[in-house]
Amino acid sequence: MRVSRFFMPLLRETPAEAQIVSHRYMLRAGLVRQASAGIYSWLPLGHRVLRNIEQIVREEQNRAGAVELLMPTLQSAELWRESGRYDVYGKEMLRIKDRHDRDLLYGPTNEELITDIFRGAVRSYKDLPRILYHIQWKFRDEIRPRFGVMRGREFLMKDSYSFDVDAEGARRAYYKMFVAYLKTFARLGLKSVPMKADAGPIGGELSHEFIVLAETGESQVYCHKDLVDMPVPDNVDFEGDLEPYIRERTSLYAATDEKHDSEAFAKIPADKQLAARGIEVGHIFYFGTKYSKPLNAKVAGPKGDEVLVEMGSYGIGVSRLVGAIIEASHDDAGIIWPESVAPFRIGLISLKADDPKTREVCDGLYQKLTAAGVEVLYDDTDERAGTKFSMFDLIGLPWQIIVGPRGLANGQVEIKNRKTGERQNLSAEAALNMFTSGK
RNA sequence: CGGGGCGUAGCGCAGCCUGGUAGCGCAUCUGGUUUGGGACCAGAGGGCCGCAAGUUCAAAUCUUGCCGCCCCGACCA
Repeated sequence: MRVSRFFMPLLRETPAEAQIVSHRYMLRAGLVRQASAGIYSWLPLGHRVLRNIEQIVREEQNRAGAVELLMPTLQSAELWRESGRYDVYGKEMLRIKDRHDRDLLYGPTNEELITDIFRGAVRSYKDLPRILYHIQWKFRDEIRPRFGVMRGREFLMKDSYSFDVDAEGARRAYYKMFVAYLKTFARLGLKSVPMKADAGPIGGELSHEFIVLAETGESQVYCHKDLVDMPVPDNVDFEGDLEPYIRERTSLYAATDEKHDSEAFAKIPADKQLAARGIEVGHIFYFGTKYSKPLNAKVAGPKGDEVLVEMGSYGIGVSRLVGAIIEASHDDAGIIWPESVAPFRIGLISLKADDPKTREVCDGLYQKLTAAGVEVLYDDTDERAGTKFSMFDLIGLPWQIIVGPRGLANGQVEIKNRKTGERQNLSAEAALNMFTSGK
């Protein structure tokens, strides 16, 4: 993509409403624009990041054996009356009436709907287990939206729902999602720590929050230090025994403020105690028959008896993750995207767009990199060098290829790593090679 | 929802107290000089001063109501 044709409105100054760093950078780098309180338009750069995150989440769900579908944003109130939550949910739920005066709602979550789909389609225990998920926009009419996309009212969420014939099966599903989450967040360049959590209004017994440590996090969290850098399970057989992975992590103390037990925390060796701020990026629940019972979701069991299905639900805040990643990865100059989610891998910076030699080398690099499937944002505008450097540091692409007459006089272009600040000079061919080989 | 604050050019702000018909910086456009870390000079365009009503000869400024947004708290992926 050429900057001259892209749509990337950058802000030199920080809008007054943005308080935390991720919100400031998201506005300045042209990732989002606020439409109204807690509701955002995703501009091209932000949209690319959102899609990249979504795709990683999807791949890890699929790998764990979950099956994707898509449910609507608007739901009928009837189902919610059936589960008893229509009156319980409170003002967070946006209620709407259609032209026939029927009650609708903009889904804050999808337990009812998925259970309805399930009960209408599944009759036998032989159809179990299943984990279904979708990635869809949700709306929760938060009393006070804040921190940009981190606590919006409208947000993109991946939510999975597991169906099993018994509690033992449900536990296996829970473990699958637990491990899938560890892998997902690691691929997003985040260090996540699962913490014992409150099941909240969704209800249930087994529940963990996945927390990303960040100074500006909303929640106060406490955990054993070893959890932070614990290696993520590799080559996982999701049909095998996952319990060791879970035990490894749940045997060490980790809890959010609400569940914090200061006595248990005090038993951790002093040098291993970690009290920090964190951002909740995922939440998993096992809630048994809480919804299958009122909605009468039953299957025929092996002995011909009817059994209520055991369920769990598993959420990841996809749009929140954009903010969380920035909170965890930035510096004074701007965002530092992990390669896995970066909107482009490389920023190709032409320092002198009207210099024939510079343009020739840039055009060549752009063409060859693009042809090789490398995503490049090519700044072919005639902005001043300093402006371009600042812009590219702000938008945080992992790599910059800097091309100007001065370097070309020695037959060289410069490569800068945004994260480390490391620079190297090499020929254009070598630079091309560096990004196209092994890809 | 309780408490606090703010709505003036695309962004950041001044002007409001003490009414006289709008200004600064950045951005944008034109011309020139510059050109490897957010250049300089000269000029130009851009505003129902959040909306409505009221007071007044006269309202960005005073009064009332409404709307929007932000911050702190209780609540949450």
